[in-house]
Amino acid sequence: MTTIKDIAKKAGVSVTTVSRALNGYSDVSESTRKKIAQVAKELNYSPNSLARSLVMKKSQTIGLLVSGFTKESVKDNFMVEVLAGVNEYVSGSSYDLILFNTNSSKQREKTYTQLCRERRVDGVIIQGIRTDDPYLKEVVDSDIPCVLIDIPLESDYVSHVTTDNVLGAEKAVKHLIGLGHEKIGMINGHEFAFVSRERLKGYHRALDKAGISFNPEYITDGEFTEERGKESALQLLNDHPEITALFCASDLMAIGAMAAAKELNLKVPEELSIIGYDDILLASYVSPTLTTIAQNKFGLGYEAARLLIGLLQNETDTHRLVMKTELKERQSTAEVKK
Amino acid sequence: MTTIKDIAKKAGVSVTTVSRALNGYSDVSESTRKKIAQVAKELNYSPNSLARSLVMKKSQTIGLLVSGFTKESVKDNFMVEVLAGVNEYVSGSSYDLILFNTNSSKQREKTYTQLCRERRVDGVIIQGIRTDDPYLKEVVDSDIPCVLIDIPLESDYVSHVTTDNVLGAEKAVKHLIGLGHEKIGMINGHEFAFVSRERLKGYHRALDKAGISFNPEYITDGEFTEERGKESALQLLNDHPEITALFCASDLMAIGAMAAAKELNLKVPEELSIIGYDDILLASYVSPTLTTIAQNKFGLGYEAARLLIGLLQNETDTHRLVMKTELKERQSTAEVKK
DNA sequence: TAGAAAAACCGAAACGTTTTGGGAGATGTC
DNA sequence: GACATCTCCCAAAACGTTTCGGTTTTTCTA
Repeated sequence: MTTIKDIAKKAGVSVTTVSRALNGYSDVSESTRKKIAQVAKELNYSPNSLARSLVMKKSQTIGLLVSGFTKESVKDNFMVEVLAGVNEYVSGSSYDLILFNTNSSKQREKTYTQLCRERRVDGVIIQGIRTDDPYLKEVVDSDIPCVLIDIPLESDYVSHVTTDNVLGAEKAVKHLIGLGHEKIGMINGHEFAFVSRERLKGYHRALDKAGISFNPEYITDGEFTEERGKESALQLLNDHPEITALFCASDLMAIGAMAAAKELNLKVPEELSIIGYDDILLASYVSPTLTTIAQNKFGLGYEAARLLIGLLQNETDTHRLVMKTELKERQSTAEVKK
Repeated sequence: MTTIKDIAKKAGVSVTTVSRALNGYSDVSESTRKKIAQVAKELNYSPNSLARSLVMKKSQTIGLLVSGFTKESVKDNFMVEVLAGVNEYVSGSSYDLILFNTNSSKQREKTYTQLCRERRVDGVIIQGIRTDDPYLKEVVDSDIPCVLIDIPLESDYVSHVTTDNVLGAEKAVKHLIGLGHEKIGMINGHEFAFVSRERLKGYHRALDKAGISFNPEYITDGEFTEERGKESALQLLNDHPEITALFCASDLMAIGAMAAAKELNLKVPEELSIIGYDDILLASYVSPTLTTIAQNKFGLGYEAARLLIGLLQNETDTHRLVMKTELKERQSTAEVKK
């Protein structure tokens, strides 16, 4: 593998000059620059980014920490779209993406910070991490620039991008209320997700504004999975047959709820309205199609990458970005039957 | 950031000894090893992998080259599942994954080999590349160990994993023939995909074995997209109303074909049987659900990673792995109506 | 034409590791 | 007690860059 030294020798100049020529510095004459460029091409030279990073103390690498990117997670294409967005922005920059995964299937004994520091990543994007994940603490305490997706923390080194989950949830519930529903159940995720807390707030707010009283028994957790969503829905609908609509904090759980409705012989949307959250691919394909609150998942990833790289290059110092959500009316919600 | 030198100083030994202690060499006494380990912990030391890679000439990094990982590709979760499989195996190894992307949206002027050589990746996994992609030539000529997914090339440095596409396609068409179909159209991908050529062979073989003559007009290309699949189906069914079954070389095109059938008021499966290929997530969710040839996409990625890492560590010298496919009978195929 | 300024170049140190080729001291062998 | 053999340790070179602080050469100025 040819190095800068080989070029220097062949071109009859010093390595300093080669380096400066290749990097476009001004203190090298046009003629030697040409010569050096030509020799470099002849020798099929590729710079060694490892050596460069070592001395520059910049690796031009950003780490992507996704939690639980497994076989199962494919169904929930949320993470995948975020990843696509990150990838899209990063590919237009001079950075490369390195994938860390914290699915503890194998005994990955290294901590988050160790991972990042060993590889000397310039920054990190984190997605899908729970608030009780020990890694999260590390992030906040570390001095590695970091952008969190859907976890609203902020500090010198920590930024985040998210959507307005309170408003999103409020829109969803308001939509149901607008259709005449008053007994509205909610299948939330779990207590260790910021979005869950926020969406619960939105649920509250919508009820408040409509003057509907809050019944804590109408709230249950579905762990963001289809399976648990179904179970939760069964339980909820059995215990409270007066419920006419369900607000689910994720589409996957909503799909689980639809299965539950089928099992209980409840027709959706005639006898039970269901609204989801996320607008995953499946939402348009299940039958009936699922009314939901759409988030721009691709945009979330894209903006996260943009924010991080902006920060790394000192082009910005904003640490927070909130994106819009949108109600997608489909077939799974309808006016309440009197 | 603390280095090996700091540890050496504090522990009162040489850097050599620190290095050898940390790396588990035997020529360092248990007492100094303990001491060094303790100092390392105190100083919160993380080795600098860049420096290590530089001198070892191994980066413990494998490159993942996916072509066209964009917003649109999310629908076709093929790539994503492969990625999940790769990720799964790699995460259990000592390697990390670096994501290269060749979607030329931005003028990524660097060639494939440059990308890999700059980052000094130890090996590469390539997915979704067309046979006419200039990168492919580079791969074969380069001396970077590489595993191709679904492109059956082999050499000292090149290996591949794939499924038996001939047999898979044969199974699909045989299934249709078994249901009494004789006028069977095929919507293939495009000529620059190995899998397309193979699946066409399988189609031929099934017809041959059943003594059905081959009609070249029954073959068309759908570019592996839903949109073009639909158009191709429309054309085919209009030109040849006698066709009673369609074999599509991907599920996405099959879904396009179902839309075409709807538009032509052809009932699936009563008036038109459709069989796909891949078994993507959507296949179980469209209505009617799609009969298809399932490939283990996750396994494809997993095995690719395993093969590559095995080769890198000289633990194997197989260069080829062919996986099984499986017919999934669902609702979109039925006996031909007399 | 002398001196100053600008342009072009270079040597050497630095980045943080691993590894080579020993060397000192302890222990064993006869 | 002399020699061999371990055990434990180390100095220095190497990996391939960038950059600091000069030095030499050329060009400009008066």
